[in-house]
Amino acid sequence: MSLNKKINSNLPENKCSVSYTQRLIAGRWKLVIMWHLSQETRRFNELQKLLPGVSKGILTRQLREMEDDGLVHREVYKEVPPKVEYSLTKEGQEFLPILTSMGNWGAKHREKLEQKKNNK
Amino acid sequence: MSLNKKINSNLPENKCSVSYTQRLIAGRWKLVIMWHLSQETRRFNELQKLLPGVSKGILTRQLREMEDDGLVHREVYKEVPPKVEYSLTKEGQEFLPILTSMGNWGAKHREKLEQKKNNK
DNA sequence: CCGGATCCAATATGATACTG
DNA sequence: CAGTATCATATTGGATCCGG
Repeated sequence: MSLNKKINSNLPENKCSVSYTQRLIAGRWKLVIMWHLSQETRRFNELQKLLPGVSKGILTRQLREMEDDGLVHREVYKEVPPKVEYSLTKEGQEFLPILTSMGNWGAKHREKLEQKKNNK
Repeated sequence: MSLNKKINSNLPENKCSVSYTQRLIAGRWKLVIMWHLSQETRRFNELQKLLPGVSKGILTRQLREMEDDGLVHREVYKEVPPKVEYSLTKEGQEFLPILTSMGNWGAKHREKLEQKKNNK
């Protein structure tokens, strides 16, 4: 099948690109952040409320890393009190189909996989 | 666009499934292992050679986790010396398109993203 | 050959207090 | 409001030694 041929044809390059992509999204909250930014721009406080259990420090750090990695744009409004809005860059947006695929795959296999697990 | 509608329509379920999927593939070597199993069954020693830098202990652990998670099948041949072959389960195989997408996304954006990084 | 068990180092995450 | 700084904790990866 042509999919397999395609996978096969550029195996080593793709392997590295896969690892690269994996590193970019490795953080505990990054994919969920991307998810919440997929529909609309969000302020820092909004994100914190949407992500129960994350602390300010770690949320800040993951957002900074995503910004440094070019996935997220950070817009600072010089007001008092401060207002900062986060959104996805073009690159970030182009990752969304993969996010959707991961969600679909997980939804499809979760039940079956957890059954296997419990039968051990 | 229908893609956005689809993303929007089942946001919370998908979010959880995304996190679930993320946990399954979170290990340092798991995606690369899947990659090397995508074309053919591999023996333990083969995998170790294909993954420079991984130690036996950690390779064993990641393979066990993937087996427990239903991604990888482990076939033990009762011979002396022992022979163990690893392959992808059906669920693992169905993840391959996502792996390919991640590779393609990384290959497409890597250069651009790293330029952004260096301009900081 | 294929691991299990153990211990240690590195990294990631979380809680808390403080600040422009 | 949106952070920074610091310390504590949890998770992960790696090295080493031992066993069927």
